[in-house]
Formats: sequence, C-alpha cells, structure tokens
Amino acid sequence: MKFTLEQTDTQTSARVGTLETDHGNIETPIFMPVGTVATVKGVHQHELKEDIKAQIILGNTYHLYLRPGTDILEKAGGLHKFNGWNKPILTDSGGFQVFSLAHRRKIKEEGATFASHIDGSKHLFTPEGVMDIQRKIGADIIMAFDECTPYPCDYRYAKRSMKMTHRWLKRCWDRFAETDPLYGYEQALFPIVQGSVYKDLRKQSAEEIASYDSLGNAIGGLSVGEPHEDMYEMTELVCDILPKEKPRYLMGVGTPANILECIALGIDMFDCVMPTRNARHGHLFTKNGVINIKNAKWKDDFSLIDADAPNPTSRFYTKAYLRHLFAAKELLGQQIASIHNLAFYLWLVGEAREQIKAGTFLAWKNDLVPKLSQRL
RNA sequence: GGGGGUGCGCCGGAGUUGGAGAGCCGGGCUAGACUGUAAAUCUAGUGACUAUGUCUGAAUAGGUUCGAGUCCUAUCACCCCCA
Repeated sequence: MKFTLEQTDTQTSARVGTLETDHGNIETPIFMPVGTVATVKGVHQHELKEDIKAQIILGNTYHLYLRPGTDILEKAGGLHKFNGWNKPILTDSGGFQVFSLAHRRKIKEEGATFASHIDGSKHLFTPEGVMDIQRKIGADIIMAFDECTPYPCDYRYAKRSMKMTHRWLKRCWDRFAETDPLYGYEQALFPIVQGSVYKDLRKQSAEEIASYDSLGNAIGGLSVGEPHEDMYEMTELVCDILPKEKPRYLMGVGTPANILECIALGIDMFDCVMPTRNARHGHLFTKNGVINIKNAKWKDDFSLIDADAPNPTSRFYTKAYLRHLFAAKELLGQQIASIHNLAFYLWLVGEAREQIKAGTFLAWKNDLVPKLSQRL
C-alpha cells in the first residue's frame, strides 16, 4: 500500500493524493460509504461503483464477528469475495461500539467485554483478538482497537482512556506485525488519535500515533456531540502533528459542511452513516441545501430530485414520486434516497479534489458551505 | 313491513355498572431529530379560538337528574335476523 501526496493547497491545508491498494486506487480526499454488516444499506455493489462512484467502503469488526461470523467469512475467502465488492474495504475495529453500546460492555485493561446486541451472549474483544478478526475479514485497511470516548468527557477520564488506547495500540501493532494476511493481498493498520476535546491530550496522542511506522493515521473520538468549533480545533491541532506524507482519516465525520471544513484542515479520508441513515429517513443532501422529501410541499413537485446531480438516479426520478414512495413506505424510496445522498457525498469530495488542483478550493468551499445547510 | 343491535376525533380498536375527558392504544396526517449504524429508527403535534387561557364537543332534537357519552322518547344512519 502506498500513499502519494500529489498536491497541497496554497491557501488552506487541503491536499490531493492517491492511496494505492491491492484492490485498486483511492483518490483523496475521499468519502467512504459505511457498510457495517457487509452491505451499504439498500445499495447494490454495482450502484456503488457505477452510479455513486464509491472507491472504498467500510465494514465493522464487531458486527461481522457476531454475524455472519469469522468462520463464514474465512470460508467465503474474505469479505470482498463474500459481498462481491472487489474494490478497497476498511473495517472499523469495534472501538465505536465501545462508545455506542456503552451500557452493554465493560472495559478492562485486557479489553472490552460486550453483551451481544443480537442474543445477549458475552464476547471479549482484546486488541490482539480484534487484529485476528480483521485478518479474517480481510479488509485492506484495518483499524486499531480504541476507546471512543463520549462527549462530554471529564479530563481525568479522557486522559486515562487515551493512555489505555495507546497501550492497546501497542498490542494491536505487535499482533499485526507477527501475523500475515490470509488472502494474498496487503493489509494496513491505521492507529487512532484520541484525547477528547483537550488540546494537550490531543497533542500527546497525535505525537504517540505519529511515532508509529503506519501507512496512514486516523482521528477518532470526534463528532460525538461536541460543538463543531471543537471538532475543527482538534482536527487542525492533530493534523499539524501527524506526518504529512501519510493519509489522515477523520472517523465518523460528517455533514457535507464538516467534510469541506476538515478537508481544508488537511483530512484525506472520511466516513459517516449520515448520508445513508438520513436518506432512509427522507433527508436528502444537495449543493443548494437539504430536502426533507416527506414534507407535504413536495407532493406535486414534478421536478427531478437533483437536476444538477452527476449520477443518473438523481436525474431520473421526480421529487413527487420519491415523496410518494416514502409516504407509501416503499423500499425503493430508501434505495433512491441512499443512492442520491452517497452520490452527492462522492461528488462533493471529488469536486473538492478538482478545486484543490485548480487552486480555487478556498473560494469554492466558502461559497458552498453556507448553502449546504439551507432548508429547501 | 316486523324484530334485534350499534352510533364520540380523519380511520380502526379499547373503555365508559349516572360522577374528573379535548380524551387511552394503534394507524393516518403534519413537523423535527439523526455524524467510525442496537437506527426502513426515534421524538413531538394533530377540535376551534381573540391561545400559559377560553369555548364547543359522545349521530340529531327533546326529556329525566344536583349531575347524562352513559337513563327515557322521537328522528336519522348503518349492521344482523325474519318476511
């Protein structure tokens, strides 16, 4: 795996690069659709490739380990073969589930014990075990096992948690180093910066993560409810410390505006459930603002969902039809909306890339950001 | 034509053995939320008005009663049985 930094913006810290993997190249900045349980909900792989233009998708270690289970994924020959997606995959480690399933788990130095959200069975996730599971799943990029701290989080807890995440990282790193990929292609382990919203902790953590000879680095523990200013401040601080020649992945972010602002701060990779989850709830993103397609005002609006969209699906169906599908609770509505939102997110990062290359990124971003949150 | 039954919110249920209702549960409708997915989920509102309150309201019109959605009479509508 190799990252080439091709260009850096002169007015901001935005970058253009290419990450080469054994499953193909990823042009950064990039947005990675989330496919927690081996599927980007409601979207076919061919739609991801042809309509949405996704270059890499996510899976989740915790969910895939519980179902279908690593034995099935090994028999299939890895997640790529199992779900038919032959481009790059990144798996999250289960660190986010330490946060989101907080009341179902206990954290110890050894690892985290979960009560399965499916059947209540108990499972111990250790840094070593999570590396082994991710070897079996076979993603191109795998994530260190961390604790994603909640917001708000008091300083003492944030500091103690961060230090444990660092110790867990060492254990992940060692296990990763002493094991090999199972399916004949390279895997890369990305460590994760923590430290909540505390500058000194973020600095310490970024320095610790930067000391590893990783192929890329991630920033976690943000977009958990903190003010946007805090998110941006922490991102900027951490980006200044992380090595420039390696890709930087901001985990779980975000809104279209968040993504543009964080590209400007030097982030190369993003993932978020927002485009897919909100799509299923009738919330569409466009470059002119957001549409709640369930609203009555769209019932006889026969204009296209997004006449300017780069993808065919958004230029094929009308708003009135899509609203009808949501009103009737027809599955196709959620599928169309998911394709639309993901295609918009991929357009957004692709256009950002072009604007950086052209030297017009800052003006373009500043013009677009206020429009993105307008309600249509 | 005769007999029996049922009528309250946009709809479907529940409930009301004369005593507190703008009112229980679903649905529908109208909005809102959603950031490394326990999420095709969750929350709120949904009689009117001059609106932190007031008024009207249990098919319609009367009656009995301190008090009626509940009892009585008539009418109307729907359902069932008989002819």
